Amino acid sequence: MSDSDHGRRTIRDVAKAAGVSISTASNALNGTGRTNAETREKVKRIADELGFRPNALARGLLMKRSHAIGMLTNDTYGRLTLPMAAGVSEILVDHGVSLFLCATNNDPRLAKLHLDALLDRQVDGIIFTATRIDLEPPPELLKLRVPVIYAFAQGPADSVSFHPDDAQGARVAVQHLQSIGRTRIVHITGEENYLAARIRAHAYEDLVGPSGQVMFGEWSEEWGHSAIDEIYSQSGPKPDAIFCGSDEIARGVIDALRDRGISIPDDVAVVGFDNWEVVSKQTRPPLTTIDMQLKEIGHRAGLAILGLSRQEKLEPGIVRLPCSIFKRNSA
Amino acid sequence: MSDSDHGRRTIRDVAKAAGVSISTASNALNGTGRTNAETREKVKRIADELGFRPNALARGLLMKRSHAIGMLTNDTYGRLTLPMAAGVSEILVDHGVSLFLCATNNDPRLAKLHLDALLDRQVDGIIFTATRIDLEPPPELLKLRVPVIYAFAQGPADSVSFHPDDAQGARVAVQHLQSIGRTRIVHITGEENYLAARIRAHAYEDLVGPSGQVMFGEWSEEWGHSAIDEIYSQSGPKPDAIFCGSDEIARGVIDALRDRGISIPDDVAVVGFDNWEVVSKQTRPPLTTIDMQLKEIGHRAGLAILGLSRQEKLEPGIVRLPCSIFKRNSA
DNA sequence: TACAGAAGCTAAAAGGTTTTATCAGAAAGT
DNA sequence: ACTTTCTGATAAAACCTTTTAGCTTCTGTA
Repeated sequence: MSDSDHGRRTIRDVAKAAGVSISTASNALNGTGRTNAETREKVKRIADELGFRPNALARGLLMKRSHAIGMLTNDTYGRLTLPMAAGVSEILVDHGVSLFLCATNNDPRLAKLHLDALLDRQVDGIIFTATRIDLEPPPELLKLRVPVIYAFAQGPADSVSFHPDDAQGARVAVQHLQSIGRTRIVHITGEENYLAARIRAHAYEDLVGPSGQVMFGEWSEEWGHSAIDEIYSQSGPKPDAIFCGSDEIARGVIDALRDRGISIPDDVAVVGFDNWEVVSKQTRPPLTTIDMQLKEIGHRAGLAILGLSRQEKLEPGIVRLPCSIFKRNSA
Repeated sequence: MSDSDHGRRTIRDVAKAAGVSISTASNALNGTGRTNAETREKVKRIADELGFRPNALARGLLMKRSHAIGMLTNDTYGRLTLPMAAGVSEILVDHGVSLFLCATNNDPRLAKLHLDALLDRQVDGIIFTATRIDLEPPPELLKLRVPVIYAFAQGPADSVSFHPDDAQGARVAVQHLQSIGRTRIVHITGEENYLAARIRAHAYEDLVGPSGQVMFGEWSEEWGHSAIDEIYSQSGPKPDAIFCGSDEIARGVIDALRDRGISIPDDVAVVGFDNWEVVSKQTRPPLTTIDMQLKEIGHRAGLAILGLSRQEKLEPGIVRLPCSIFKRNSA
């Protein structure tokens, strides 16, 4: 109806319609300053009727808090990133904070471009995620004036990181196998140069003692398959349980065992790692596996960056969040 | 050194350091207005030295273009969304546009919350994505003053959508099988109430004629398995090729065929749909499959929203982007 | 000499909000 | 009757940038 019919209504419109000044309108809506209860209600009602919503750009410009954070990831495929991003976003949306997603594709030029764009947008913080916990972040991240949190990635000494508790996850897996009476447990896992693989292997060794056997290889189904071939081509006692470093490896293991007519879980129990449903639900039998609770990592990282952006102090270091076991039928 | 040592340098700082007014600094940096070449270079050099970068909030507030767009998705798991999001982000970052990611988790309350937040942030456009092309978007999307693009999702009649060309993808698959001499091709696919499944089935039927056989079921490996059981428990001629509606189904099919000692691709050739590498690389033999080019869909959607945000007119309708065949060893 | 036109620069407004300082008026205390 | 205190409301500054309109100064032409 009025001249400002297109576009959004501004606080001016509210103030004019309520017959008060802009400052009074602002105070009434935000509960700041001194306002008569009656006018406060009136302003609120009119703002509601007009469908007024404050312009986040103007607000951010003034308050020097944009209520937006950025997430930098090198994972294009999304297996790890999206659950975490969803967790972050889920937590933050209730606090009125939005999430910029930046896929760097492992390209330093792109990373720099994204980082600059985030800073130009005055983000309140940045979450850096990677596809492995021991990947170095881009050096530009180190000396920023905005807080940075590392999720599923390694930060510098004085930073805050959130990782899955790989050691605890491995222990849960092994202890479950022991609790169902298994004594000859073999660990088939991925590349030894992955920190996560080494941590899990150590935790496994601590529990099974010197009788244990760790087989490093690749993060692939094929490796699970050929690892079984290797075990059964040798003489000596055979395992009664296998703890795998990933669901994909577990799938290869299960297929290889079935090919040999070995019954799962009766003859050999199998536990995986990831709870990546497209794999773990589809093995025969369905896979008992360790869930890294990626969404929860996202939650915690989101809360942490929220705290930091409010100047709260956070204890630096690596926070390891517990994994949980998801029992299906393979163990 | 100066009083504004913390925080970012503003255009004020640049102007002062260069001994010119703010307007001249702005004009010099943006190449607008009339500026002496000499002063222009000087301002640029000083801006560079100072590490000046314009505040995107202030700029957006004034120009009424935030150079940010939002992406609304209901897919928490990320299989489809993240490749598309990466495609969008990849295209837009070079145009200085950033991407807000909003995971709605299929919760209307959350969708509304995210949508409001995006509008408050003055986004230049919104991309709506879903996990299936025939999912209705939230009704609030229909009457916005910002442009909306639908990617892998259904929009209203006058909107612009980008879908994979399911019919063409199915044709490529069937024609490949025919070109290697297969004549008895069966189509095993997912739920009939998925539009994509019906489109592909029709395209298949058009090519193979009345001798064809379409088996609808679930989008699972198990269904692929039991479909093969069904085929081989009946009498009559057996297929020499199978076109599957998803890689997961194809995996079940391959496993079931191998269990029966049927050689792939010699006796029966198999083609999948998705090129979801975690599955298609790992089958034995590796799977020949149809790739929906999700990243390309993201590219196109990104470019489209960029155009719309610049007031360019776009032909409404569904743009179907070609799928490609990725040949491995199963066909 | 006078004047048109252009070149180069700048003051000021605009964008939408929050916050500070101020002001008018009423109630309360002396 | 006069000051003090309090309440409720507001004008104006601030945030940082772009853009409009205007102001000098200079060059060239009549």
